[in-house]
Amino acid sequence: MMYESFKLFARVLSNRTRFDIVMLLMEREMSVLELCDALGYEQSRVSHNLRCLLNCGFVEVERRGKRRIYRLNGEIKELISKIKNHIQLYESWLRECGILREEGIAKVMVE
Amino acid sequence: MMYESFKLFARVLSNRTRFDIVMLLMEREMSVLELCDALGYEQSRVSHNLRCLLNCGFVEVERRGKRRIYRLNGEIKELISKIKNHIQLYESWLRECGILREEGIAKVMVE
DNA sequence: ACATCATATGACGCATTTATCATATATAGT
DNA sequence: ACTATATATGATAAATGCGTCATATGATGT
Repeated sequence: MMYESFKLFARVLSNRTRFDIVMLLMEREMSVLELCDALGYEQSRVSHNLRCLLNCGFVEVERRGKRRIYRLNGEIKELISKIKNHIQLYESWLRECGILREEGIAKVMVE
Repeated sequence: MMYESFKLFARVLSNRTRFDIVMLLMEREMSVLELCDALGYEQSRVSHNLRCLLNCGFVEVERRGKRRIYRLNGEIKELISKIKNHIQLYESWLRECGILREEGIAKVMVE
């Protein structure tokens, strides 16, 4: 299909909370509280999105005492670091064209 | 930012209509009617989504008689063909893990 | 057994996305 | 000017996404 797999990948990462979580987990594994503190997001917000990341195979968990340590899946990590470069080029092109502005794009789809 | 640019790219392509249109335009330029016929989608559906693709810099238009011929932007075309390979690897991994099934994924986010 | 800390889950409301129907515009041919 | 063809646009409704509040679970220490 190709569409289904791209959609999964794209939808997971085109949410600010999940994107931020994944970027942090690119560096090192973290507990929920650590993520909350680092990002300044509410705990349930982080947990809900971690569940989504887990369902989609983006992360793995390990219980450690009272905590749950989340780590990025290896394949995903590799995939993201590859795509990252392309997106950076894309970003500079977007700016040249004036499509991407400082405030970002509020609504992507509305015409 | 990086998030904003990824989000734009991801949201544009994680819609079946737009994805299908873009895939066709990877091969050759086409008019609206040609796209409608090839995809079996309603005309206004295609037009709405072409407008979105245009706003986001994915496509360019040229008037030719009564028709409007749409073509994929060069940078985008290159970007997509690069990312395509990564996504194909990702797809086979998704299948191995059992995350991606035949029916696809209905709701990505719901937990 | 109880209190506390860490995390998960359910429900709800609001915002966004998207297809569809109806209608408008614009070009070409007669 | 009129008609037909090609395309664009506006409004609306249904579905989905997402954060928040409240509450539940589960482990640790006393």
